[in-house]
Amino acid sequence: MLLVLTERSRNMQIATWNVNSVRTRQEQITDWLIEFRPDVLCLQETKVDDTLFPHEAFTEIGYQVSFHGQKAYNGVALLSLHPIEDLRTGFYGELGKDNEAIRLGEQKRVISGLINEIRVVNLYVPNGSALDSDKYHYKLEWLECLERYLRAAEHRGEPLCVLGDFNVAPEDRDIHSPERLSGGIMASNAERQALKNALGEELEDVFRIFEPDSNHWSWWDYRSGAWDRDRGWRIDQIYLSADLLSLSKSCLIHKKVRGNKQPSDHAPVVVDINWPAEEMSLEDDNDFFN
DNA sequence: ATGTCGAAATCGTTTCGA
Repeated sequence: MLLVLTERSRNMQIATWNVNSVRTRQEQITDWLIEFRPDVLCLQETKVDDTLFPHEAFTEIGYQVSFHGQKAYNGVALLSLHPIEDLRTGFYGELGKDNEAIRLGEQKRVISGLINEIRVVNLYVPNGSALDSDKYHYKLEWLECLERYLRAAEHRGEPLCVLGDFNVAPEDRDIHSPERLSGGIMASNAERQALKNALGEELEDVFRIFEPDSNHWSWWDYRSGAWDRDRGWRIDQIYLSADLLSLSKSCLIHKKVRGNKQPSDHAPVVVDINWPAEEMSLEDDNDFFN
């Protein structure tokens, strides 16, 4: 049988999903990939050491896989239909032998790759726990380091897509009860300002280009019946540089997935960019036999 | 604020982190 390579040209779809354990959610992830077939899916909270990452589940359905993880906590991964080039992990990936980059890179929260000439930066920002916690201080330090990391990444001039679980609701319209929650953890002025500083002048939250209203959430706490009461937060975001922003067609939250049996507490967020993406596939060359 | 999860060790219940 003779096979030929064919190219399917289409837009580029890039997604982010905090899956709260890649092993527990493996089947839900592959089901979702088969249904929507995004070009890129960025995972957070994979919660698995690199030696145990279930890469075959994804390579079997056509995705290339890069991961940066650890036992039990954190962990990020890139799944892509296209080659992942110039892989960079941790803050070290941009900042090199910088004391802060090394110290704040011990928790596995950062992975980036060049995919179809777009720099995709996948982040799992620390949660911070509570305003009076050491973890909150760590979160603010981490965001300051991210600021230097992103300026270094921007320096190369690649189209930039920075996405993930930011554990910050950027504005009051991104939380279900601002009168009660604004100013608290994930919604404090210091966190919001630190995130703004990290993003800089150019990167913009693409969801807000299409949707100005509140009541759109990406995360619902497992506790207190938050899902049943639709008490959510929009803490998963996709930020684009100006060149990609002007080509973006939609940004959607796949809320339905949060209603799965044994769901992650987060839903996927997907951006569709009018950027040529060619999926290489093998097909029978029927003409040859005619 | 915490009514639930997932992972790991203290192993079948508790602790931590979210």
